[in-house]
Amino acid sequence: MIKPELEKRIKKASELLKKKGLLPGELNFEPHIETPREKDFGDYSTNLPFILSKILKRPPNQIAQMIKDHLDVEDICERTSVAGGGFLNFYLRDSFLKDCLFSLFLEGLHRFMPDVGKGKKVLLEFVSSNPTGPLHVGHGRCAAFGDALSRLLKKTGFDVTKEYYINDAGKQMEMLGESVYLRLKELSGERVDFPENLYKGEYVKEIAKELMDRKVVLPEEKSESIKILARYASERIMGEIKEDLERFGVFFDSFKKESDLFGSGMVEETLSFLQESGYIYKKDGAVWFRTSLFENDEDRVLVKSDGEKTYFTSDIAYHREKFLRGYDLLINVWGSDHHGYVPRLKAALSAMNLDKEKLKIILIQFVTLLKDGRPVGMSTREGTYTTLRELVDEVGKDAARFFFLTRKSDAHLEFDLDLAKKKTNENPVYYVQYAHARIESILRCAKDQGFETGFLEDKKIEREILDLLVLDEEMELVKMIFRFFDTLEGAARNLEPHRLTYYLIDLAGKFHTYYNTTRVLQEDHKLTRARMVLVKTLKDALKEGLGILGVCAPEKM
RNA sequence: GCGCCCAUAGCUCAAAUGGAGAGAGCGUUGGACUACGAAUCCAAAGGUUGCAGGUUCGACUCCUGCUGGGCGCACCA
Repeated sequence: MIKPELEKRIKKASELLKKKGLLPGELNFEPHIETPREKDFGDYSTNLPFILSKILKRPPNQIAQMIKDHLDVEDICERTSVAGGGFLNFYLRDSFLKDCLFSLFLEGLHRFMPDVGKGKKVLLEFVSSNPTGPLHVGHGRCAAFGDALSRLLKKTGFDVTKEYYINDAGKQMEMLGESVYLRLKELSGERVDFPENLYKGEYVKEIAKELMDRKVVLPEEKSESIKILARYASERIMGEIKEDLERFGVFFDSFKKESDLFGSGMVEETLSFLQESGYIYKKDGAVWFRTSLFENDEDRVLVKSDGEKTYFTSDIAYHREKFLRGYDLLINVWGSDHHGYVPRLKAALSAMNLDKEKLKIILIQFVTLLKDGRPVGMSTREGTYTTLRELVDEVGKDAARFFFLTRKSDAHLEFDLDLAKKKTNENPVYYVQYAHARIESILRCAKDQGFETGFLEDKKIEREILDLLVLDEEMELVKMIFRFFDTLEGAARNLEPHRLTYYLIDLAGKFHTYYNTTRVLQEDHKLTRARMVLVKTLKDALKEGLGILGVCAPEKM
């Protein structure tokens, strides 16, 4: 609410300058406002003069001065300055900051959330792990990321649908069925050579055992058995996956099955659509798609010579179907090992005349688990923490989610299990949660010690009381609270939830410092009330921020 | 061989669509609890941002070429 206000004022100044003929009338720009690293450079600043300098071919500091002279910010800024060769810096008035704090306290955070999305409809697809095995830690990172992103976008004006795409068709299902089939044979005493390429995980044995215990009778025909077993196993595994996700705090609005795309004729329809467009040819008994026409990629097979369709084919159908559902933006969160697949899909969209710019693919890099300072094997071996379930059991949902969101997505993540488990100051999750719990504690104490706290609920308090906040630290805190909105805006715009993580650590830190130097509960009850408004608002920001990350804000720890 | 991603303090990482003297946490050293929770705070030390060029008023950020690491290059999904 501060940044937008400054933007408005700058625009007003530029309109004025246009009227006077000092700026070209057709000039259009977004004033880019940032918060300088150095306190001396003001609370906010803009590099607009540098940008205009190129267009107007005049020195930036001249332009800065010109804008400065036409700014009407008397009421909100103590002063403005031109510095660093052309930066325009804004120094906010304490009284304005207190006005803002007061509104925020009265009306709550939600009234001031930046509207980045403007109601845009977004389909956010993430995790989409194949129902052939349990979720592992890598999926956990995708889940934490996707879910946090969905919450972030919802808060900033997007209309978000979370979707999980279930690959329950194709060869892998057959392989899963066969894996169970062989384990069943094993259980009934037969000797089997279990092939390398099948699913060797323990969970397959468990499913087989379950079927054995229930004395399930299979048809004579092996291929029939495999079909039945595949369907049973994948549904069973999908159930487990959903359970794991729910325990991780991740809920989907929609589960889309690959098999339904075949069932509804979407795959066939898409195939003939491509055929009509003429981007398809036959070679060696297979049907090929001219990927190379659109992207720097090789041509790919859509229908194999045995008549089976490839994964690529149903995936094209899936994305076409997504476009037809009428979203403004599609976001796919994929493991980085799928990066080679991106041009292929984009090529398909181009071929179908769909706007590939509407599809954003976010690649999530791998996770390495560290235990005792050494990497833990990521294969499904015994005793290694590879599944998401094991991770959550080990370190808890909050720590896991927070840790996953401490890196930008395109960087590898080292997950230190021992650190995540520590309930000490070394662990950033607790650092932030502790700040929240501490404020709760202050407010509890206030009640216990007979301070008046009703105003926190009924908001019956006068603006004047905030004038008692005179410490520099207090004004710093207020500014920091308002950076919450700037952070959300930047995070949403760039699809980077990790920015919020760092902001929260920062905000918590500023509070802890304040806490150690300044008592909230004072003899002076008016001052106490003013400080309670400050810390209560700060607490709301912490809670809201943690909530977006999917982490609890505990009242006690 | 071709392509994508990464490289920042001893370690793990930030740096806000190219902005002002590159910041945190951990670890190290030294300090702060008879007042709201010490899961906290304060201070110090720690850097040629992998290397070499280029673009720019300005580069960790963009471009080119190297080096090192991860991943991908199926009629698998």
